[in-house]
Parts: sequence; C-alpha cells; structure tokens
Amino acid sequence: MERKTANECTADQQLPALGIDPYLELMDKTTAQDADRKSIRMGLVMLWLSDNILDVMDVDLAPFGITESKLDMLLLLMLHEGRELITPSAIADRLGIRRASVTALLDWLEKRGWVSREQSAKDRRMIHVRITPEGRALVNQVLPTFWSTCASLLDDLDAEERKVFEKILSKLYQSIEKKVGVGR
Amino acid sequence: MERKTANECTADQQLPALGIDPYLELMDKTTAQDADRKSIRMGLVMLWLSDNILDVMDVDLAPFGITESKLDMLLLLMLHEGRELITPSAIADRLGIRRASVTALLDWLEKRGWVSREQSAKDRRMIHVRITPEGRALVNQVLPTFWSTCASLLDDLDAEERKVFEKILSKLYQSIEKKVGVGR
DNA sequence: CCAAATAGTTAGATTATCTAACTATGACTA
DNA sequence: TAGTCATAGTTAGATAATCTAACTATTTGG
Repeated sequence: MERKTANECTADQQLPALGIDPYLELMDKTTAQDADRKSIRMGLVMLWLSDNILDVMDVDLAPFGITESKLDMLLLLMLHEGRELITPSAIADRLGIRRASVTALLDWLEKRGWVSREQSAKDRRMIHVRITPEGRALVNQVLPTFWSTCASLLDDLDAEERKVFEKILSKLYQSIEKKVGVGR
Repeated sequence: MERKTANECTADQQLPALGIDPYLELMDKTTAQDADRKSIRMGLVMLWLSDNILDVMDVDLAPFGITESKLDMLLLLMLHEGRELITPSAIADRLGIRRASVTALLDWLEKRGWVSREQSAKDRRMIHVRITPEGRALVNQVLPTFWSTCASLLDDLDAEERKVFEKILSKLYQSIEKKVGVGR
C-alpha cells in the first residue's frame, strides 16, 4: 500500500524484506554445531513470520485510520465498560507500556473523540478513562476485519495441521510468556 | 530490561502486554460465525507471539548496541562480500524499505565505522557499500546470540512437534509471503 | 503539618519508517 | 550536440511508538 510508488522497488526481488535464504546461507557459513541448525532455521522462519504477520495486520487496519497499539487501547477500554473504572496507570500496566506513553496514546484518541478522560472525585490525582460511543462504533467497525485477518493467517493449513498447530501454539505461547515475563 | 524501573509496572499482571484473554472475551461477545472462532483464537495467539518474539530478539540484541534492522543490513552486506558490489538502491529493494531509509541506516552504521561508502568510478551516481572489518567483527560477535535466540524459540517443543511444526512453518511462510507480496 | 508516595503530564530523545523535493549524473533522442 | 528524461542518492520534514527524567498536583501517614 505504501511501499509501491512509481519509481521505487525496481529489483528482481521475490522475497519481501530480506527473506530468510540469505540468513540460512550465513548460518551455514558461521555455525558449527550441526545439531542446532534445524532449530535455528525454524527460528529464523518464525522471526520472519513475526515481522510479516504484524505488517499484514498493519496494512489491514490502515484503512480505518488506526494502528494496532491504538486498537489495543480501545479494546481494553471496551472490555472495561461496566466494570471498575480504569486509570492511565492501570492501562500502562495492562498494555505493558509506560505511563507517559499512555498519555500520548490517550491524547491522540481523545482528540478524535474516541476516548474521554474524567478526573476522579474521590482521589483527584486519578483520571477515569472511558471509550466513547464513537470509539465503540469505530471498534465495532474494525473488528470484523481484525478477526478475519487473524483467521486468515491459517488459511492454508488443513484441518489436521490446524489441530496439531493448536497444541504447538499453546506451547509456544507459554514458552515465550515465560521468557518475556522473566525479570518483571 | 528497559521495562522495569523502580516505580513502574505495579499491577497484578501475569501476562505481558495485553495478553490474549481479553481479546478472546471480546471475540466471544462480538463474533457470530461460530465456525471461525478457533481460527481467530489461533490467529490471535500468532499475533501475540509475533509481537513478543520480536521483543525477545530486541532484548537479546540490545547488549550489543544493535537492533534487528541494523543487523539485517550488516548481514546483507556480509553476504555480499566477494560478490558484485551492492548499492543503496539494491539494499533498499532487498530489505524492502525506501532509499531514504537506507541512507539513514547507513549514516548511523558508517558513523560507528561498521560500513563504508565509496562512489563508483564507472557511474558516479552510484555508491558502493561495504561492511568494514570492524562491522564484520561485530556481526561475528552478535551471531552466536542471534542463532541461539532463534533456536531457543523452539525450546519447549519435543522432537515430534518440531517435525510437524517444520511443515506448518513452511506453509505459513508461503502463505504470508503471498499476502505480503500482493501488489508489488 | 510536613515528608513521602502516587497519578498524571510534560519535555526531550530514539528508532524506524515514510513522502516529496532536490542534486548530481548518465543516457537517449531529435 | 543540446535537451529532455531517468536514475542514484541525499535532504528535509513528518509520523508512530516507544523510552527516561523531571515536574505538578494530590493524598497519606506519621
């Protein structure tokens, strides 16, 4: 969408981005431990997939004028409707980002009328953040695309593969969760 | 590494970032087509994994003072040693970014002495880019970590699972390649 | 009542991108 | 050969998503 204006991208490229073949080549040159090669190879593919899956989602969300980070924020707020009121600090914790980043994100969303801030009466240091009806409308408009992009990632797997993959995914999830969670 | 200074991250969070549970909850509320739910669910996990896999790599590369984008560039240059000389335009095509972005990246790497630029004698519009011995040394220092991080992504899968996963990965690779490649 | 903690914001920086406009330089054509 | 067009690279300026550090209210707990 953005990456193809007139005079760019001229070469004989079949792979998007670096692709993994060059890496494989380099690996063959530099790694000694033969046993690991297959794992490394697969890890490389996972890394490449990660980059490109996020790209695909970016591209699919772009027409709605929203990004994943911002959608995340709105979804979180939507989930909180009718529950305890949520504050920027709590949002920061839930999204795993700093309070200052939440401020920036909220400023942006508020400017468009998709969220509202209100100072708490009880503790006037605190701000209650809510998604607005317009914000909710936007989310509802985006969600079908979001879900279908998610689902489309598995388009080419058959029933059998999906079944196995499900198990694998849950292992990977736990495994990465462990890695990322270390040191919190 | 960066995300845990003194007074931040105070809440009762077990999942890094938003996690997927909230998404699942929202999905159950909003999606009608029951058939797709499992796919969406798995797609969500893939999306979450993508984010976090890249994070893990970021964190592991950080101590070397380099990022994935920059390492990509150096690896590409390293692969080109002893072949035809490579130009910024060609690099842009290979990395899937704009020429202007390549300029910025090269400026940064050149400032640290890891790459060098030289005007072509034949066609004085062109620049030949090379990795320097220092750059090569850096890459060689980083690579063991890079490979081991790649391999570690599969740590928790057993032999059987790896075997199946290998096939699945190659399907996913092709599938996403197709999606990303559309419109080039 | 005052010191310490907490909540949110501001200021300023970084990384990785992008587009658009510009500067050389080379190539083709009338 | 002059004139136009294309190509290579850079510059300028923007955006998104972060970060840290410092600041301002406000509350809480002696």
